[in-house]
Amino acid sequence: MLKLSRMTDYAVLIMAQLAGADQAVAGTGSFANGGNEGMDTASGLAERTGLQQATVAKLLRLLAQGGLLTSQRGAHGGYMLARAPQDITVSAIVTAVEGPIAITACADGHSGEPCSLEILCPMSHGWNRINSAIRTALADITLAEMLPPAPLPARAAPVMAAKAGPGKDAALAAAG
Amino acid sequence: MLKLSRMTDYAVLIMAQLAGADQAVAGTGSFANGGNEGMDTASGLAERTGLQQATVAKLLRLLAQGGLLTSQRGAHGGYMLARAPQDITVSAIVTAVEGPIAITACADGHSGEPCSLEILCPMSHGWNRINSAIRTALADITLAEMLPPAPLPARAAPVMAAKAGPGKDAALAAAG
DNA sequence: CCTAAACAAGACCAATTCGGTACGAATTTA
DNA sequence: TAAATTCGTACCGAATTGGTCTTGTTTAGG
Ligand code: SF4
Ligand code: SF4
Repeated sequence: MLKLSRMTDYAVLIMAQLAGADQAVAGTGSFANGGNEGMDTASGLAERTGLQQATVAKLLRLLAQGGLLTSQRGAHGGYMLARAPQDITVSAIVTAVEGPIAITACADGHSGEPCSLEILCPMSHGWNRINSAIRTALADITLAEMLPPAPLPARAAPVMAAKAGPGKDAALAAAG
Repeated sequence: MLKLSRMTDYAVLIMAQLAGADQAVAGTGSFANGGNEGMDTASGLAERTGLQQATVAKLLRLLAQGGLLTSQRGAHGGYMLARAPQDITVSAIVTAVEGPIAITACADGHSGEPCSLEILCPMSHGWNRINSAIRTALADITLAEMLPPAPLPARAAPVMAAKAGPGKDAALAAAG
């Protein structure tokens, strides 16, 4: 369906949550950790998004590796945005989680075995056009634009049903 | 990687081949079947693209169901383009093979369980913007634009390595 | 009528990828 | 030292994908 993976969607959601909290703290200043402003822990983010802690942690690590977040280890550690929300493009988030954006094997910088004989394939040029158009679309929207004009409510309801395998539905339980 | 499935890529390649043959026949008129102009069989297409016959057949059926091709059953049957190449968008091909284009579960016309509580998710609007941008990009390029200005050579070399499971590399062998 | 050529439809299977979990190690603060 | 927290990686089950196969159905032609 030409859809991005669920993980990527989660990642953007987490980033949005992070950015929202960032805005919120400017007003309230109330945080779980001892005053480390704009710093969120994986557990806290997990609770606020309704996702599993481990999953959130994995994503956060990935995003930090991509340079989108700065991390602080140890007690009272956590993550915070590396740049202002309006300087973080959706493209950057997607790339951090799923790797370079390439609609076909031939488009983009040939990371991973390109389909052989692409030199003869008449379509590579067309695909490249499409590919860069998509990349532009993704790069044109920043995290700030993904947020609603008003900051998120401090206690957002859990989003995304977990569809947890064996009969468990943690997210719904948390919501109820 | 935000890539479209290999099948989709195959589909476009097949369509291009069909369109190329269409152009070619205007000049040469030489065809394997008994003069059924612009009509190609699955086997013929498979041979010219270097893909497996069964795979090509499946794709052709899919494309026909999507209304992009017309099919003629029985002896001397085959497929031909339903419309002129410049009236077939890449978007149409992608949609025919992978279903509606929806970058997230919430974007697009909610086919298949949308992620619960999307009403509360602050990002649906942003995703919709991106989604329609991508759809526009795909819809802006037609099959005709994917082809090179000159018609394909009648006997194109096989494209796309099959990566056939146990150590076989048919395409490379054919190329060498 | 009979056969061959071709599409139609779906079942089926192996391989990969995806979503999610678990555990141990490193690092920082108290 | 103890607690909190990230880091890294390995792992597993399930879903998806890529590809094959089998069994019709339709048409042309002898
Ligand atoms: S070279 Fe052609 S066939 Fe190969 S991935 Fe690119 S577009 Fe597809
Ligand atoms: S509603 Fe939000 S969390 Fe759910 S799919 Fe859409 S963007 Fe992702």
